[in-house]
Amino acid sequence: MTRNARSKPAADAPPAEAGARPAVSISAVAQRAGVSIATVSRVTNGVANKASPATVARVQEAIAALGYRPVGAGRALRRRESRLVAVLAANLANPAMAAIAAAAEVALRNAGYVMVLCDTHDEPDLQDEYLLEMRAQYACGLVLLGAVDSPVLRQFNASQEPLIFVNRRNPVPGGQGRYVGIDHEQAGRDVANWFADSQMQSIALIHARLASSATAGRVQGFRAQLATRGISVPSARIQTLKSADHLAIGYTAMQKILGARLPEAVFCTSDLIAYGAYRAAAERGALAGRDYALVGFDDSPLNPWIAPWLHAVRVPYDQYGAAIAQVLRAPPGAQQDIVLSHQLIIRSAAL
Amino acid sequence: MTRNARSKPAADAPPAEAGARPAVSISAVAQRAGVSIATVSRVTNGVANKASPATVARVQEAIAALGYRPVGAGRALRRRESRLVAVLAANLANPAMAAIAAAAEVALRNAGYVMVLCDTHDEPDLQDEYLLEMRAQYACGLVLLGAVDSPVLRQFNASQEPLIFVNRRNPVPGGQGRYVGIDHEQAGRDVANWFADSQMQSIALIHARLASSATAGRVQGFRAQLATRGISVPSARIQTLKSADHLAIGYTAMQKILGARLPEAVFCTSDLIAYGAYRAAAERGALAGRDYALVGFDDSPLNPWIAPWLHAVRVPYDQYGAAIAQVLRAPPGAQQDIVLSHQLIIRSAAL
DNA sequence: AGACAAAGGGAAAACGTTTACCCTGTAGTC
DNA sequence: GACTACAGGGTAAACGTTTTCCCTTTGTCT
Repeated sequence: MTRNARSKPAADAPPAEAGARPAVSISAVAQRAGVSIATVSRVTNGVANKASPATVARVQEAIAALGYRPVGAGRALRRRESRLVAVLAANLANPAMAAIAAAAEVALRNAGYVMVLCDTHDEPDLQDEYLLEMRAQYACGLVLLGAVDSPVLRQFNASQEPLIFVNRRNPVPGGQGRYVGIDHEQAGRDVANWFADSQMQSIALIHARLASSATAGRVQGFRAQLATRGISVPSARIQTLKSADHLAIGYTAMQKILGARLPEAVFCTSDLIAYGAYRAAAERGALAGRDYALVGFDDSPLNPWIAPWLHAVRVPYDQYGAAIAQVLRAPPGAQQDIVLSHQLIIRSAAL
Repeated sequence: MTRNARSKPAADAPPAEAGARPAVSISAVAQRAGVSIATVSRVTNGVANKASPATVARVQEAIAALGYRPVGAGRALRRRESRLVAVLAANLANPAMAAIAAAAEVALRNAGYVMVLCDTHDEPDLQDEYLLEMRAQYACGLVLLGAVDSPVLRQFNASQEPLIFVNRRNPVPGGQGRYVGIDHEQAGRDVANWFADSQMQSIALIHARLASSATAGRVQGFRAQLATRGISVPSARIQTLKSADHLAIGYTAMQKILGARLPEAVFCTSDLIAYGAYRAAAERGALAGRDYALVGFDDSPLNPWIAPWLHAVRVPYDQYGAAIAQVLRAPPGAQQDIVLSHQLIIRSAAL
């Protein structure tokens, strides 16, 4: 059962019915094909052993001729489940998240779903509003691309809603939930190892709220590995701010860091933070890549073009989409996590 | 009638019904409040003169206690119109488009709609697929953020679908359609005037497919005004490529331009093109802001941070959302265009 | 007092699907 | 020859809303 196969949008579009939104429904198709609506439904859903080849052909001819496409609301009402998959992104202004969302959209569409994209701005209230609204829309999947702890999320957690956590694990303390993302801790270790291998001694770290499991993992892996390699990051150099605007976080934190001596290397837990840090340093004449090494996280697709001075842990955006679709289709019970592999991109940084 | 008022998501969430997705429906509310489902419906929809204050209070108490929220499918089916607004974006990888989409999402949500975001990748086939699918979902609005000519779009044009064109006008030859966006031609003229005022003589222009009315307007305004000011842009310096990837367009075109002498100024019809051009020039040692002036279009929110060498026409992302919502609510007949004001941002460009 | 309007609210019919159930043949099996 | 089995397909009942009719009660105007 292929979930209502693709079949190009009928290039031979219905030339008739030119005006007034005809809204051709299943009964019109049934009438034209000389069958009952049940049969039409079975054909569109690919139910086996319920229609002779001849009947199927007649129905499909009628569908094509009339340009019929099942109305989502009818199906959703009856099935108590729509084809809508809600993707709640924490911050669409982040190009990396937008890239993941775009990839998810493609994969979901190919799997027969329709993606609804929402921006929670990392706010619990908004996330709650969307969770409730999307359940009311009979969404068949709730994808949280950077979830934050919130009352309704806890409630949904308890009531077995189809939640999928992307990039950040379930922020609810005892929460389970299926996960798609990378190994943030390992990524942090990778950065630490590169610093150590490159003989860098004075190192700074800038990160946002540790409430996010992604940030926490990166930071923890980074610091632990650095300690293992005998390098300590003075706590004064660990900057963190509450603000949700990563650009501002990076900018402000870097200004403070520059109050002391310029470090040899700075690790920022997101590209946006790194952009902000870059700017703060540049304004004081210190250029990333020339005067110090700057490492970001996500590796926005724009980096090679406008930020070649930025090293970064690349998350595989393009793989997220397929992974999300795969988890979505897995049976509800299957505790299926998908851990994708990241890569530390070191740029030769000639401006 | 306020389209189902906001009302925070019931912080005092229902502690009962912990498991198994209760899916509280209108009849449960009616039962608890001791009224008919008709009355509940009228209360949720704010129908006047149909319920006494006491009844309204009882119903609202029941709604809050049960955490009721009307199921979208039921409403959509009956009304033959859902609260879904489809936004078909041409390219989400473009941060400016993502920013507009994000702004639209906020505004639409505040207006009581739910946004469905799709990425058409500027492909007619995909756009058609989405148009059909979204009509099947009873979308109450089809927002085309960068539309392209396509068979189904023509058909929808003829059948009075609720189309709104954003940024690019209706690409169908005789098409009407409501428009939200800036005056691209004027923006082109503004850039030309700035070049002329700054005494720049050798000028290059890089743009993508002229099929897009936005690009066409920018180019036309730019060239016409330049001609008026007595400056000609040698045709060898007008580069254009078919590719959909603006970054690659900019990169390749700039390489060709650099085959001759470096111009004093380069105008790119999108920021992404400018990024590509920047890179090509940088690889040959020519820095924007220092060795030549580079002007982009859109002014991505990231520019101040990582591309301070880029001048750009800023489109007012934040205003798009409200404008789209406004047009959406206007009566179908109203031929209401909203032209937002742009601004040419000149950066002092100290790297 | 009678007519009439309006407020308050219920019953029931849609809306377009999917699917459980039933019915009819026909072929195969003992 | 009677039976089972199954392919093929129709009927009708949901699903959760909104909205059109209704009906009652109350108040106001003549």
